[in-house]
Amino acid sequence: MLRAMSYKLQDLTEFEQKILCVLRRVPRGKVTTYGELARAVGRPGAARAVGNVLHKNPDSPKVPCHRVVKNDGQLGGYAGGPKKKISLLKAEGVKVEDGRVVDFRNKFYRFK
DNA sequence: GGGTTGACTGTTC
DNA sequence: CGAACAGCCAACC
Repeated sequence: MLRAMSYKLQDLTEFEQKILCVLRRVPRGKVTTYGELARAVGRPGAARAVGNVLHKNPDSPKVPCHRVVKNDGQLGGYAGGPKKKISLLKAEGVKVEDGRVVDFRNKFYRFK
């Protein structure tokens, strides 16, 4: 039963660790969704939990939380504020319009 | 230790 | 297209 409990060593659950790890692989200039992350870690439908994780997660340079948007292309949220998120995304070449990622399906990064 | 909340999503009406 | 519902996982009270 310790197999799934060893995560306590870093304050992060396996769920969170996987999410951060996967999110870390998202190339610059692309975005992914909460649902895709959830599915990538083996918990499809746990998009809400993913959002919760990112919300409490410190903005690490290795963990670009700003590249995570809604499945619909909407920005979603950001601990630093939506403006900051937009700024970062635009700086990477991702166009954002009216709180929504332009041509987001094209920028969408799907894990396989 | 149980109930509520939240950076969500897909289905159904 | 918009509103309602039900799942999901961790944090909070």
